[in-house]
Amino acid sequence: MAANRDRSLVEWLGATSLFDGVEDNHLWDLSGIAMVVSCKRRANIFSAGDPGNGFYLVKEGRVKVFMLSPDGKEQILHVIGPGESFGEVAVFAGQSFPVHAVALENSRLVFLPRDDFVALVSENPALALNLLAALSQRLRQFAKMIDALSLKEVPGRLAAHLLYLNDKQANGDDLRLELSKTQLASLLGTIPETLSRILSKLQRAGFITIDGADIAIVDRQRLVDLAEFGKF
Amino acid sequence: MAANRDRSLVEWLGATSLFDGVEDNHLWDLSGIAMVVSCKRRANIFSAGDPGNGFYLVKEGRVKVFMLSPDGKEQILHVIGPGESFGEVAVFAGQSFPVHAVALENSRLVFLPRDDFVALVSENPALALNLLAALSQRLRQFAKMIDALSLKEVPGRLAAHLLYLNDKQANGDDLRLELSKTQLASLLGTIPETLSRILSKLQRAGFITIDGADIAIVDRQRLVDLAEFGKF
DNA sequence: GAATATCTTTGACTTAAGTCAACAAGACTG
DNA sequence: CAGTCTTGTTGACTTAAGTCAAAGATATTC
Repeated sequence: MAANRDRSLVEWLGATSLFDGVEDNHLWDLSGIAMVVSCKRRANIFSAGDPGNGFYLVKEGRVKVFMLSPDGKEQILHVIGPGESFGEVAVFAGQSFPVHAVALENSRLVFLPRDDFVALVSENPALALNLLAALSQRLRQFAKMIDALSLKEVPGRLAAHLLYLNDKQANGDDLRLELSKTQLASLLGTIPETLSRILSKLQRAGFITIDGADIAIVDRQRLVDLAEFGKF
Repeated sequence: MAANRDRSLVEWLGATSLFDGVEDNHLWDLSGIAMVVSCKRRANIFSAGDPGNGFYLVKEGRVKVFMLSPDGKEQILHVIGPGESFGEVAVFAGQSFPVHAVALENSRLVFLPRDDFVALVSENPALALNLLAALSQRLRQFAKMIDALSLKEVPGRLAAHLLYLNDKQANGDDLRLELSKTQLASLLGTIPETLSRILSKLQRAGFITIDGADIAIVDRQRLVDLAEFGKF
């Protein structure tokens, strides 16, 4: 972990959505307080309750952010990929992380320490507005997740996820799961057995075909209805 | 609805947590763009999908913010009381409201139009930091809610809510429900029948005693365990 | 590449919580 | 104060999804 001040980091920061449009001199300041950290697959980045002295951007790899029940079951809140950030909440409220973060792959992260970062935000309203947009975006996602968990059944949540991946990957009617089925179950708020059964059920009912992590949408209309209405 | 610029509004704004610590001249600016709106119990304030041209503070009364499933079931995300704000998300991301808002009581709201407000935020980093804190706080709440919905059963969610009210109201072992039981069910992600049954069950099992909306905690330790572990 | 660990699927069973229906109790309204 | 409307409670029933267990299939790593 070492303070960093090179041109490539500045450029990379400027390309993230969090710092999109931030002026070059402020990007330079940011790179001055940033530290690049490496971590191995499965490495713990922080746990709920840990003091939050800063937040992270993912440079390479992927990180899962999740809650853990006392008996060890996890609910993934989201999966953070390159260019995205996590842990900001502890910077601006509460001082400690409310969630756990673990690397899903060998990753390189950029750490931004709280005090230095807050000082920069205080001098740069454009930066503040970007952050407000990012947190607002995340609130939207969380609201959708609460909606799905309480108002839709597992098949509906799965259908919505498949359509999301299909849209994101823009590859005709095909899509590929980006998480192991166990992790996907945790993201959808269920368990692997249930996910497995519902995937087969969707295949049997002619919504999709499954080949490992590769899925093809066969009947998009019915999948959309399922995602929307939430019931099988 | 009329633009407002009086001393009492300025003082009131300065007393909200959102604008706590904001300098007087900026509070004055805020009051200059604010409009005070009245609305009746059950009045719709906005619906999901409506263009979000600003956000609201509650001056008097209470507002529920909720999601609606296609078949009409609602999930309350939170209940906003005096001094609290809602609808900011649409100001900083997405341009439209992702949720519905309805007045639970006859209320007076302060509306802050987006463009004017963003202009003020751009000139006032302290204001921006307050907003970042508010949104971060809400993300924490939402994360807790996702955790509860996916990892805890209804008795656990109810126990946590009772302890929250008891703590907030600071009245010995007594507490009073602040929502109708139907609305509370919607906040806890369940239905009135289930809530009713579980309240009786908790009473029969000696956790609490119930008298309408007034509840007394009889066995705090077991209630805490239930809230924490999430299972009856 | 054998050995171990992890992930996935399927079956049989249990259970929390939703549905439907009826009724009782409050609470507004005219 | 009667009458309607909304809210709360209880019972009988259904069902989605979790648990437990076992076997098979992939990955990892030494």
